[in-house]
Amino acid sequence: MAMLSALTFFSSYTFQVNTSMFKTKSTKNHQPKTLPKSSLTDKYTPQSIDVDVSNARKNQLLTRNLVSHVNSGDIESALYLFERMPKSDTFVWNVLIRGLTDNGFFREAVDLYYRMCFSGVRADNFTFPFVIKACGELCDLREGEKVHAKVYKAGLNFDLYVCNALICMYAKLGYIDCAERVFLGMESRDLVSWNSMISAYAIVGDGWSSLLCIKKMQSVGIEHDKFTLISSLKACSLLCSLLIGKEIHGQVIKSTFRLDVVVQTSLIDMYGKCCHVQYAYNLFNRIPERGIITWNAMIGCYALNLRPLESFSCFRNMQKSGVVHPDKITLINLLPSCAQVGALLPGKSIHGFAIRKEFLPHLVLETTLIDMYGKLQELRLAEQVFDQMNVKNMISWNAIIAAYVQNGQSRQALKLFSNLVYKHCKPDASTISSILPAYSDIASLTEGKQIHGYIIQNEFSANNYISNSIIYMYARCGDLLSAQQIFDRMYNKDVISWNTIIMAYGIHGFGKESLELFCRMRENNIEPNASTFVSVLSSCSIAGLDEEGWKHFHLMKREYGIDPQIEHYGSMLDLLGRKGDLDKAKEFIHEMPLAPTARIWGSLLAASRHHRNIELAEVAANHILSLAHDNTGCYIVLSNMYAEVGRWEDVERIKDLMSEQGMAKTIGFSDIEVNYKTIRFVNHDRFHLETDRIYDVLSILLRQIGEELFVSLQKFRPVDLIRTRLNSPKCHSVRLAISYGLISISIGKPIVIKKNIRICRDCHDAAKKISDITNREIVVGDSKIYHHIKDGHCSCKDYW
DNA sequence: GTAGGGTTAG
Repeated sequence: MAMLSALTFFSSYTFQVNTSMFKTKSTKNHQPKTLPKSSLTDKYTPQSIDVDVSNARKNQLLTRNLVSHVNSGDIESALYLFERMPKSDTFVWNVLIRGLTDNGFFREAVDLYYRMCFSGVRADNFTFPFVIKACGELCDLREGEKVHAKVYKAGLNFDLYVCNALICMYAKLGYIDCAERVFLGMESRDLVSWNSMISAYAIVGDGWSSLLCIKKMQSVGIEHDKFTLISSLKACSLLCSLLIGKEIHGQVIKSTFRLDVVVQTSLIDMYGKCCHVQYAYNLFNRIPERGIITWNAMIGCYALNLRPLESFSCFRNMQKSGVVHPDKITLINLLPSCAQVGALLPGKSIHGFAIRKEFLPHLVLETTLIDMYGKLQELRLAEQVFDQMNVKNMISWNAIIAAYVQNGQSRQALKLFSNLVYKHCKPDASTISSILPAYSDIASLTEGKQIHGYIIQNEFSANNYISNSIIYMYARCGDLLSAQQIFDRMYNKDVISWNTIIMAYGIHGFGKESLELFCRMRENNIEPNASTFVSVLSSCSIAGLDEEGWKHFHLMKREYGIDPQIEHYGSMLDLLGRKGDLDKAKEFIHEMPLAPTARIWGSLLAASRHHRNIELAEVAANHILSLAHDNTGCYIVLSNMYAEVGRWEDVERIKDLMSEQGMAKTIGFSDIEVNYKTIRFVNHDRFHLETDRIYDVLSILLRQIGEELFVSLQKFRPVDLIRTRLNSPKCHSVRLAISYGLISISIGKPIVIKKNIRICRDCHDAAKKISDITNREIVVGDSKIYHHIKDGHCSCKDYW
C-alpha cells in the first residue's frame, strides 16, 4: 500500500522550475555548482550608492553592500558589485571567496583566489581556509596541494584556522596520512583541530582511530562538544558497536545537546547502522520538528535493515506531514527498497521523478539506479544509466560490473573488468569481490589463476571476503587442492570461509570430507549459520549420504535453533528423490512450511527423470513453468525424457513451445584445458586440428565399452532412426573431450572437463566405463556439481 | 569578515 502511494506520488509530480538557484540562503553541503556567465553581466542597479560622497565613503558603502549580499546568499548581485569595485583590499576578495564556497560554487571560489593572486593581492589567513575547503569539496588533490604549497610560502603553515581546514580537506580527499601530518605538525591545537581529526578518521572509515583520538583529546584536558559527539557516533556506526553507541547516547542524555536535532539524527543513524531499528524509530518518533535529513536517516535505516515496506511507509508519512520534500538523498535511500521487494515500477517512477526534478546527473543517485536495475534484472536500463553518466567513479564501475555478474553475463562483466584495469583506474577490493563470482561462473582454471595472481600482486589477499571467493572459484574450476591451500593459509577463517570449503568438497562429491570439515569447524568454536547447513546438507545430498543428511537436518533446528529454509528443504528432497520413493518426495513438498519454489520442483523433476516417471515429471515441469524465469533446462529434460521412450510427437510439441517463447536450446559444450589453453568441443564437433585422431580414439573406446559409433537401430522406423542418430550421445562433446584428454594429458593426471550444462546419463555411463578400461581418473564438472569418475565409479553414485 | 556538524551508491 505504502509503496503504491509512493508510486502515485512520483508519477503525479509535476515539474517546477527553481528560479532562485543563485539567490539561495547560505547553506552547507552543496553539490558543486557553476555560475552562468550571464550573472556577471546582468542588469543591476545598486540603489544605495550616493554619488556625492567621497571615494572612501563610497568604497565603504560598496563593501558593506557586498557583505550583505554575500550574507543573504545573493552571489549574483555580490559578483556584479565586486566587478565595479577597486580590488586592492584583501578583505573584499575574502568576502567573495567565502560567499562562493559557502554557496557551493567551489570551482569559482578557487578561480577567484587565482585571480586575486594574479592581481597582486596577498592571500591571508582568512583567504586560505575557504580556498582549501573549496579544493576539498571539488575532490581536487592537485589543486589542494598547490594551495597548501602557497600556505607555506605565505608563512601560514602554523595558522590554527588554516591547519584545521587542511585537516578537513585531506580527510575528504581520503589522504588521512596528510591530515595526520598537518595535525601533528601544529604548534597549538584547539577543540576544532581535535574535532577535525576525529571526524577525519571517521570520514576515511577508521572508527577505532576516531575513538582513540577522542580519548587522547580528553587526556590533554579538552572537553568535548556536540561535534565531537556526532563524530563519535559515526565511529560507532562504522564499527557497528552498539555498546559504545549506547554509552555515547548516555552522554548525550546528560549533556545540553540532548534535544539538538542534529545529534538526534546522528543517534538514529547510529542505531540504524547497528541494526537496532526499534531504538532508531523510538528516537525518531520523539523528535517534534523533523527536517528532511532526519526523515532521510529513518528511511535509510529501514532500507539498510532490509525493511523495504517500512521504508516506503516512512516516506509516505513524510509526504503526509507536508512540511518537507524529497531530495536526492531520499531517493538514494528509497531505491534499494525497490530492489529488495522486486518493485520495478516504483523504481522506474523514482527514476522519472529524479529526471523531472533535475536531480540528474548525480553520481550517487545514478550509481544507486544502476544497482537497483541490476538487482531487478533490468540490465539494459542499468547499462543505459551507466552510459549516460558524465562522471564515474570506482563505485559506479563496480555497480555495473556487479549488475552483469548478477544477471549471468559473466563474459561481459569480465570484458568490462579488463577494460577498467587496462584503461581506467585501479580496481578496489569491492571490484575484485564483484568480479570473482564471474570467474567462478566461467570456471576456467587458467583465467582463474590469472586473477588470483593479480590479487596477490595487488595485495588483496588479506581480505577475507576475497579469499573466500577465491576458494569457491578454485573449487568451481575443478582445482580442489588449490581451494584447500588458500583455506589453510587464511589467518582469520570466518564462518563464510568454513561454509565455502565445506561446499567446495560438497560440489566435488566428497561428502565425508565435508562432514569432517564441519566437525573441525565446531572444534574451532565457529558457530554455524543457516548457510553452513546449506553447505552440509547439499554435500550430503550430492554424495548420497542419506543418514548423515537427515541427522544434520534435525541437528540444525534442535541444536542451533536454525529454521530450515527452502535451500535446506531442497537438499533433503534431493536425498528423497535419490532413494526413488517419489510419493514420499511429493508428500515432503506438500508438508513443507514454505511455498515450493522452482528449485524444489526442479529437484522433483530430476528425481522423476532419474526414475523415468514421465507423469510426475510433467507435474513438476508445469510448476516450474509457472514460477521460473528461464525454463530452457526444464523443457530440455522433458524433451529428453520423451525422446528416450520414442514419444517424438511430444518432443516436437516441446520444440514448438520453446520456439513460441523465443527460447533456444542451450548449445552444450565441454572445455578441457591443455597447456594453459582451453579447448572447447560441441556435440559432433569436427573442427579440432586433430579431429581424425580424436574420432579414432573415440571409436576404439566405444567398441571397448560395447557401443558402436554407427549402429542401426532396428526397433525404430526410419524417420525415428534419423532422429535417434541426431540425438545420439555417441559424439557428445564430453566424449570428444575425454578422447582428446586421453591423447594429450600425461598418464597419471586426471582428465578434467568442464561442461556448461548437466551431463547426460549415457555419457555418464560411458565415462565410468572409459575410466575403468583406461585406468584414468576422469573429472567432469557440469553446471552444478563435479563428477569424480574412477575405476568405473562416480562420486555422485549415479544420481544428479 | 575566518575553521569543525547530522542523511548519500558497490
